Amino acid sequence: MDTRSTILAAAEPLFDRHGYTATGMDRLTAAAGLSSRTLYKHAGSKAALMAAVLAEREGRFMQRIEVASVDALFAALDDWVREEGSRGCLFLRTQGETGGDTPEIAAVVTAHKQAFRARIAEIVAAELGGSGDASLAEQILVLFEGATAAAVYRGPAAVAAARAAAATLVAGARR
Amino acid sequence: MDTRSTILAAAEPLFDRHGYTATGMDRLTAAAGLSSRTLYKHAGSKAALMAAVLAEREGRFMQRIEVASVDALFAALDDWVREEGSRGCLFLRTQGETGGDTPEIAAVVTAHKQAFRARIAEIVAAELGGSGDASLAEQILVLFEGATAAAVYRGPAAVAAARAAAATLVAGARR
DNA sequence: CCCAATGTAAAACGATCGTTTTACATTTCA
DNA sequence: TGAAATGTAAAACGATCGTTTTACATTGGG
Repeated sequence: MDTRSTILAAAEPLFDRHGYTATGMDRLTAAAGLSSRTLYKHAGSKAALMAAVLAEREGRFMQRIEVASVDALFAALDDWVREEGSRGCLFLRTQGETGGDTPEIAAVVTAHKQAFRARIAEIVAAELGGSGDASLAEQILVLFEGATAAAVYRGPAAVAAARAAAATLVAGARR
Repeated sequence: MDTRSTILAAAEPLFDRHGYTATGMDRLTAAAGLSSRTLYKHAGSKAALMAAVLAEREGRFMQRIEVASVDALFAALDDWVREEGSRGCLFLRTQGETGGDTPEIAAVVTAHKQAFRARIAEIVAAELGGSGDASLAEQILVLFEGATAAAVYRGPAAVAAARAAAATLVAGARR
């Protein structure tokens, strides 16, 4: 594994579990097994490192939701939550921590949410056929975000509830 | 207004907009117009101050959702978002920032979410009559959390979508 | 065989962190 | 009126923040 991947793999769980601001560079360098100078050479800055972690996470996440149905979308979230735990959306948490004041972070968050929303619209369109239903897509988006957020304190039950609700809404939109 | 209220009123928007960790005590004292010693006398510590802010916020929030129908619940959220803006649930954001490692904060977050969930169960029970529908209540909870989270980047449209979805689910549960 | 270049470790940078202490007004009561 | 007490402002605390610099190995080419 190359240095950059080592850095990102070490940084992601730290940022995820302790937050962006509360995670110091010394903890990041220790986890990566590198000197701070090496880490800065590859990452540029703490904000850039966070942005890179988010970009890598987006790739992994978007791959997970390459599905063809709404039910499969929530099944994928169920898998994600069971494998990675549920501490809420890292993108939104980081955006909240920085107040949107860190351009590199704000940019990757905005890009991710845009791509995420487009992906859901595609899935809904595939499910319903035709041009798709914009308001149903927004409802599915809200259910997905809600499952992610509520899973923090409700666990997988929140995902199950969202999945059932989505099924009802899709069935309603079909007829 | 007494000193404690002054402190909380000054601290809440700072924590809300810049996050818990990124908001320094000097900014808090400056906003409250007090010396750090006075602030510490009344608040105890930064974590205790954050916990007090959350406790006060819970009172305000829970008062807002003293409603008798699911639709009124989302109408209340719509008001909240338009008046206070949408930066996501402060309780979950703070819990995320601290990783659950700050007992005073974790306690107030847990208590709030428990009360919040109970309140939704009551509303659903009032709407449906009888003992209530546990799985519908969980779905409404997820929609509420989802609207709160998605409103960060979708604005009031997320609340509207959640409201419409909730209406569909409630109507389905009625028959 | 030496020199330039590359990569790392670790010390050091000023700044700021949350918190405590010191110093000084003002007030309260005997 | 004088002494104890209260409340505040501001300096100072050690610790840690993100980042840069210094010092030192190791390596590749002329």
